[in-house]
Amino acid sequence: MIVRIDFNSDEAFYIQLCNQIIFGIANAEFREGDNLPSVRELAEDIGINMHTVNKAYTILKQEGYVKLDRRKGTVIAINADKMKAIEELTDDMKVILAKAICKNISCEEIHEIVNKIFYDFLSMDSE
Amino acid sequence: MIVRIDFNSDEAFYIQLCNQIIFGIANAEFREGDNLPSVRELAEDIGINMHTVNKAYTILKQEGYVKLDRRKGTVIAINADKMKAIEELTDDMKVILAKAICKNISCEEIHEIVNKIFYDFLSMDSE
DNA sequence: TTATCTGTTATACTGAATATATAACAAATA
DNA sequence: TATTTGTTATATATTCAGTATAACAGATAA
Repeated sequence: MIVRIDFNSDEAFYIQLCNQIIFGIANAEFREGDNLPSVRELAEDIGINMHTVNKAYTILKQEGYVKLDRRKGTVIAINADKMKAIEELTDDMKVILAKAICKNISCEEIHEIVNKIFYDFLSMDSE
Repeated sequence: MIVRIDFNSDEAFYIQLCNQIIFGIANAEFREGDNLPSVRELAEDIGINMHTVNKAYTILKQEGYVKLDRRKGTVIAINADKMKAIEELTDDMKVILAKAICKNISCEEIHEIVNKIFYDFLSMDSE
């Protein structure tokens, strides 16, 4: 998987990194048990500091996307605490749906967008 | 409308303030033309600095939720650039849906959550 | 055993963002 | 005229983001 950092983005590098790896898991470029590059290797590849990569990995671990395997390094391991995931999803969703309502976007339009994003992620699954 | 700041949150005060005002517009506590408290008054009320409130108002203005009325101060005024709103919504939605897919939340479950949030916002409309 | 690789931790530094404080300005209002 | 509006200018303290160098323990491969 190719990870790219947008150095002009206002989003922190470690957040960009977390999100891209989460995208990679969602579209099955990364699967359970796959190992991520080492913090030093990935840092070298994308041109950022080792500690910034380490910070991203630490957050992914805390949030249940990866775990440490002493033999393989950092590997994909989903801890699907669905209750907690739904709570966080709902909180995040409230903010963006409030914005959508303000901007006169309908419930039906939201559903269409959700369907399209879901389809895009899952259709990459089989490639 | 009662605005509260969570001083223990890791979210910046000005972000909390923006989101709460957006919530207020979404559930029709604030309507087109209503005026917000002055930056000094609101700052005094919720116990934060005037410039932090001003920062929130400035962002709300840039993002098309309020405008300046020299007679009434800052008033609710939605600039519904729907194209732009949908683009931003889609970007934000991708991140949270990727997380949802990782945590085995189904497309149907997402739709249910969207419906519930929409219903909650719009049912406050008539109160 | 030795050398290397893994994540991790400690320390230190720079720059940017956040939040506060005091002060002043022009335009509008009472 | 005095007050209120948003706005702008400084200044300061704190935290966050990112980098840099270094070291550590556990696992692995020579």
